[in-house]
Amino acid sequence: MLQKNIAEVRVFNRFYTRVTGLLDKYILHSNYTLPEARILYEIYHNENIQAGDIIASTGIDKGYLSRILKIFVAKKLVAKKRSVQDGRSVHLSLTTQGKREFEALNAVQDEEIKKLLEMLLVDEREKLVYHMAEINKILSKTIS
Amino acid sequence: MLQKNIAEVRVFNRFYTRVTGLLDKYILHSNYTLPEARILYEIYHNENIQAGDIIASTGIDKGYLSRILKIFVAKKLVAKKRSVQDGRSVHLSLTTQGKREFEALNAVQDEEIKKLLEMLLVDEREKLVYHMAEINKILSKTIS
DNA sequence: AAAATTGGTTGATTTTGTCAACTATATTTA
DNA sequence: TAAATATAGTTGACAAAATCAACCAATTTT
Repeated sequence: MLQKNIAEVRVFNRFYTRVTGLLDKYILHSNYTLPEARILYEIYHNENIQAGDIIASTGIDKGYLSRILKIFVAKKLVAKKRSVQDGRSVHLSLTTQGKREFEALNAVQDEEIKKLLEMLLVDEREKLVYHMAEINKILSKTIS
Repeated sequence: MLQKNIAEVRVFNRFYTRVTGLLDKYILHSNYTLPEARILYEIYHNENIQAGDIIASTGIDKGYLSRILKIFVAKKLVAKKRSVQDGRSVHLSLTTQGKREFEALNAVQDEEIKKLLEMLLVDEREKLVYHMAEINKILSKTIS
């Protein structure tokens, strides 16, 4: 039985990887790459976050992150503020323009999912999100 | 309502990306990349499949696929056989060594999912795969 | 048989990710 | 408190992964 469950999970993984892959394509249509979008997401949701925190939550290499942040600062999307308590670290925040950009990016992603959902009947959409929520519940204890 | 559904799907996507990310880590520990593993999978399960079929089922770029196949042929994991009916296309198959490699890789991946499932109660596992299968059913008409 | 299509390959380039060396602060410890 | 060690982030050099468009050769269409 366990063996069968494993196979079923793998079928789903393969399938869902394709779905998210298709959705990710559209982020790439925007001016941001996937890791860039993720970094904006982190800063948007955690005002004054530090680079180290982003590394911890995303697993992105620190050198790579440093470069992306440099680009964002140059584009005036992100502001760096040296910490007063610890002169080595910097606090990151989105500028007004950065927030605007992130929100626009976010809207694009919403739009893509909207297109997907619109291929479904209202009833199917409700079922879809129900099953998703159940999976979250079941698996949440495994990934912590 | 649609707006709420969109948000729910995005919550799931973020969540599940983390789950698969954890699982993928172990493939990367092996000698194969994610797309490579996927390609071996396709050939293993579809003896004499053509490149075009792999493109259709995985969405991998054809140039990229061509290169990976070239490496696999060089490593003697995959054999190419020009089609007699259509001289443009080639039929792909795994060599004995290729099959052995795939099976080993497969075992590692199964093992990882097994670890995950073993954190759950039997009842939860059944529910998990049920919800996954339902999502597959609902979404299958949107992709492809 | 010329034109268009199809299956696959190749070259050029971009994106993504890694590693190690380095600067500057900050903390520990002798 | 000076010297050693650790930490936060930067930079350079590079490798791997992925994409794009031009291309070749066999096949089909007209």
